[in-house]
Amino acid sequence: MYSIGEFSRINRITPKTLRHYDRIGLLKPDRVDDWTGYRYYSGSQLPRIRKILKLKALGLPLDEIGTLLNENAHATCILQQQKQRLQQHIQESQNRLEQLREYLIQLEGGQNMQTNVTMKQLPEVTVASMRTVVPSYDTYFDIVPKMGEYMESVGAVCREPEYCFTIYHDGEYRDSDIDVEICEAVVAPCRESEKVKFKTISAVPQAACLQHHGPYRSLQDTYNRLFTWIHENGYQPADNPRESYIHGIWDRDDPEDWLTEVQVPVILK
Amino acid sequence: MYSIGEFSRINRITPKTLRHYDRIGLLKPDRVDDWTGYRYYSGSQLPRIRKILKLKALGLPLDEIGTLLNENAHATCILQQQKQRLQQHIQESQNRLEQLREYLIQLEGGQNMQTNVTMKQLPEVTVASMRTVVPSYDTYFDIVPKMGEYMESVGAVCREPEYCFTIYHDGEYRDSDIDVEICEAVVAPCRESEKVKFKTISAVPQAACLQHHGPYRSLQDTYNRLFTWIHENGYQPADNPRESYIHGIWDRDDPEDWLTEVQVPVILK
DNA sequence: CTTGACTCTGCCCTAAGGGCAAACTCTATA
DNA sequence: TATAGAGTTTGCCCTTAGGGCAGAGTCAAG
Repeated sequence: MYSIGEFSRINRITPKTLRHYDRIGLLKPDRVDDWTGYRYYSGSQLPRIRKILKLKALGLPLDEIGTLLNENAHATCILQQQKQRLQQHIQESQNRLEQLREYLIQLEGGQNMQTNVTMKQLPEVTVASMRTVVPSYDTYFDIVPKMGEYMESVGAVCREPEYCFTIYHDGEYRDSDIDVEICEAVVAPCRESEKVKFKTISAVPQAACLQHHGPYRSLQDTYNRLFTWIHENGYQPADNPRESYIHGIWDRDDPEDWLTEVQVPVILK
Repeated sequence: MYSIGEFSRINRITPKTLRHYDRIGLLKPDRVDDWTGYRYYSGSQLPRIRKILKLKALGLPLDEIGTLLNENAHATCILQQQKQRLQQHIQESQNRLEQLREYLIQLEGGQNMQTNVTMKQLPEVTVASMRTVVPSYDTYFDIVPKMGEYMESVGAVCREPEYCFTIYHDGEYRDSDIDVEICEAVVAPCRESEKVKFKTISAVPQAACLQHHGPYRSLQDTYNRLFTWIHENGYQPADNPRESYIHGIWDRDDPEDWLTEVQVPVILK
């Protein structure tokens, strides 16, 4: 029988952590003195705490460690999931690092890329629209091409040049379960289905537009430059931005060749 | 002037986030209605919120974004720091991934590596000891070789075979600012300095020992196997574990060649 | 018996907001 | 002009994995 301090030294964890594991039911002391409340751990609990520490070192959250230890069946399943999470983390950090490098170069270079903002009138268009809820922006960009395929199967004829854009529908912006409407311009309305509706989007008299080259990862930068331009040139955003997908995974393999136009309806300040 | 909802839609962030930034002083609304408390944002605030979002996408914490925006001087400094953090994150995740792969292979293979635990008596030794506080385990392993150099300069003669181990001194285990004592066996006591003391460590009648091959990253596994063995063989840990560094960065370049022995004093249960 | 080391519970804190509730305000329509 | 519905406010509790501290109780050695 070890006191909490002994057990903590043997395993190189703090007593506070052991109390925490007791509270959440991850590792209950073998015996708790009824009168004093002192916790006593037994040697037979060493394998369990060791396994906990091992899994913790792999980055698993404590609740998953708990389920993994209690029902050993899903072990590999949970571990595979953790593998994917780790790979995602690495990917995300590498993306950020890449962005950061570009940003530092941009800061040093001093001269910001020229921003070729164009003012346009967005004409009234008839669009096939699919409204859907995507769990996050990552999957959102996976759905765009599917939308194209679906509409082709319905028989909608796309207008030239290809024109596809998105409207965001949540009253408030949200990070998850985003309600988006994907619109593709068509020549004429067509048979509607449950998923695809046809509607007419009214014209926008003035929109500041900026093209974004490359993968969507750095779309934020384009927004930044466009908003800065809008502000510096005496305009003011008047409505939700639209993203118009000109080239993407559906027609270009190399992400560097993708082309997107961000369009922000504006009015003079 | 935009209401919070408009401003949130334009910038694709939630109103809650804007309120949060107001509270922490990162982005105060241009005007707050005295009577209703409604927040109103102006177009001139777009560049700031855009920059905030950009930096947030790079993974910077909000307080650092604040200082970076307020005193532009340290910009590159903070960003370089963030770069290092990101690289650390990547490194850590890759380590975990590697550990996870090994763990999965071990699970599938079913047969766990044979654990060659040996029982030893740890003799009484005279050691040169340096007691120091290291901020974390990562830097701890950087200090071990320095200790060797220092002691050499003092003129302490190491015993053959080289024998260096560590004792952890905090009453309770802690994750940061760890009070460790690094001991190196010597032939005889020698001139003491402020940093290096000589003392005699009493013998341990029985210790279960397991050698660990390779980098320290997976030292946990060796502890796990050793404790499991101890439990399965009817022993019980009786004192703090020691780590004895047999081969390391000071004499082997390839981490795969490093050799460490974990020693746990035990008694029969 | 005292003293110092150890342990207990409880409370507040972390970062960046999310979720919900109750109350209030704004705007468009009937 | 009245009202409904949408928008906004504050406030409270919640998230991870414990850290820090205070006050009180307990254990073991001299």
